[in-house]
Parts: sequence; C-alpha cells; structure tokens
Amino acid sequence: MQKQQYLSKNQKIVLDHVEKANQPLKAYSILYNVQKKGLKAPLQVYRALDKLVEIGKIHKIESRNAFVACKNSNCLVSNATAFSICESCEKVTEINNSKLSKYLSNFEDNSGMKYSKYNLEFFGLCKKCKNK
Amino acid sequence: MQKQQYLSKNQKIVLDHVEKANQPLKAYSILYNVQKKGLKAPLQVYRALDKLVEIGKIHKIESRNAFVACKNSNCLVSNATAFSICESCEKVTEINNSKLSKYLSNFEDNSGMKYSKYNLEFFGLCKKCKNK
DNA sequence: TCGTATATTGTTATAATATAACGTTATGTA
DNA sequence: TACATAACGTTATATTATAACAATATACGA
Ligand SMILES: [Zn+2]
Ligand SMILES: [Zn+2]
Ligand SMILES: [Zn+2]
Ligand SMILES: [Zn+2]
Repeated sequence: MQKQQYLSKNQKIVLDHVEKANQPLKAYSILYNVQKKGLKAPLQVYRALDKLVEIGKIHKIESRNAFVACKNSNCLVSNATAFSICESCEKVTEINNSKLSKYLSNFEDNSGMKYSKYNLEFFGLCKKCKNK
Repeated sequence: MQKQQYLSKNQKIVLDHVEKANQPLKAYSILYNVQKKGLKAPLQVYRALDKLVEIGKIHKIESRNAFVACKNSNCLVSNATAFSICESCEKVTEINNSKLSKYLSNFEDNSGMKYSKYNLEFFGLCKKCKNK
C-alpha cells in the first residue's frame, strides 16, 4: 500500500473542524462538535488526530493538550514546530521563522547530537493582553 | 507572608523522590512510591509538584506528562527550559547551553514580541539507541 | 479478479492524568 | 492576639487518552 494520499472520511471531518476554529481545540470539544457528522466515540477523534498530526496537518500544543491546524506550508511533516502562547487569553500562534527553524535544526547539544525534530513553545502576553 | 524559603514536608518528600530518580517520573508513580511516607491522594502529589515546578526545582516534560528534577542551577526560576528526549528509550536530558538560551530569550517573532519564558523539547535517538 | 496486506472504522470498556470543593492546620507578620 | 497566606487532608469528579476486539474498505501484485 502506498503512502496515504487522501484523507479518510473521519480525518476530513476532524481536519475541517479544526481548520475552521483558527485556535487550538480540545479533543473532547472536537468530539462534541463532530457528533452530528457521525463520530460518536473519543477513539474516532483521537485516531483521526493521530494521523493528521503524523502528516503535519495538525499540531498538538503539548502544554495545553489541544490541537491546532498547521498554518505553515513548510511543515508538511510535523517534526519542527514553534508556537507562541498567550498566558492570559490563551491565543496560540504558529511561528514561521526560517532563521529560528534553521538555528534549531542545526543545534548541537554538548555531546554533539543534532535533532531534526523539536517542539518549542514560547509563553508571554499577546499585544492585546499586554495593553490591558 | 514572605516568599517561601523552605520546602514544606510534602514538597520535600516529592522532591527527594524525583531527584533520586534521575529520569522523568509520572505523577501517579510518584504517588505510589511516596505512599509509605504518608501522601495518600493524587492532590497531595500534584500540589507539591505545582509548587516545585513554580520555583524551578522540577520541570514538567510536557510531551510525556512526566516530571524531572532540574539539573541546571541556572534555571532557578522555571521559565526557560530545554530537553532532549530519546524516542526509543525515553531518556531525557536537560540541555544547559547558554548560547541556546540566549538565542531563545532574545528571539523576536514577526510582530516584534519577545518571550522570556519558553519550553523546548528536542526529539531523536540517544547515542545508545542509535548504535543498536 | 483473486488473494493478501494494510488502513480505517465502529464499539464498549477502561486506564491515566488532573482538578473541584470543602474544611482544617500551620506559618509569618502586624 | 488577630489577620492573611500557605500548606494539608479528604472525597469525589473531571478530563484526557488508550486497550481490545470485530468489521469494513482500500491498494496492489499475482
Ligand atoms: Zn505547522
Ligand atoms: Zn492574550
Ligand atoms: Zn532546569
Ligand atoms: Zn535512547
């Protein structure tokens, strides 16, 4: 079997929903909202999310246990991600900065190891929240 | 009341246990192991962990939902952390690299924002696992 | 087109992670 | 002392995620 080219029914439904949100969604909130489309159980959502994360269409915000659609056509494979997270309003933005990604992809630790895969989460206050 | 100077009883018990482990521990594994010392409920462990994370003695490995003692005397405040994680044996190492931390602390996103707080997780294979 | 391997689905139950809500006790400070 | 804050203890519950099993769909070569 070839590497999957097209998304399955459940994968499409979940991706559609997450893309429309424009912000990270929790798995059970996704579940609740796609129940009218036939996905009844958590596993159906988690399985779709797993695949979508694997192929880079969706990223998991680890510190929030939430899922957001990729806004960065560069990370077709979900192995090098960076986000900024507002600690007040929880707004999350995917960072698309080639200098940063180059720096991190080329980073060598003290033992000389390189890592092509990473996840970086910045925390602070977004502009709106800073001006309150 | 002053900013806390000394750890409380439960905080000491949990920190002791996590420091001896030398690897990330799950909250419920900590709970199980400190029950002989009197911590009976999850909340007792989670509250101690919360405080210890807040003061930088312990870090949470977000992608693993696990907790590890800080090996880096520099991050007395737990706001700028970096780890390497082996995807095969799950070995986790805290990265202590001043160039990296300077680069990330000074990083400005496209809107000009800086973030003093971040968490970075690198993924790959540790030396042992690579040579298998 | 048949056989086979792999991917996806559907379903129920359960595991693992984390917090709410309440009241009590300890500790620091005026 | 009186007051505020921090820590503790306890029970119940919320939230996040996976195990296990059976069925169906899809791709592809013989
Ligand atoms: Zn992306
Ligand atoms: Zn904000
Ligand atoms: Zn540290
Ligand atoms: Zn390893």
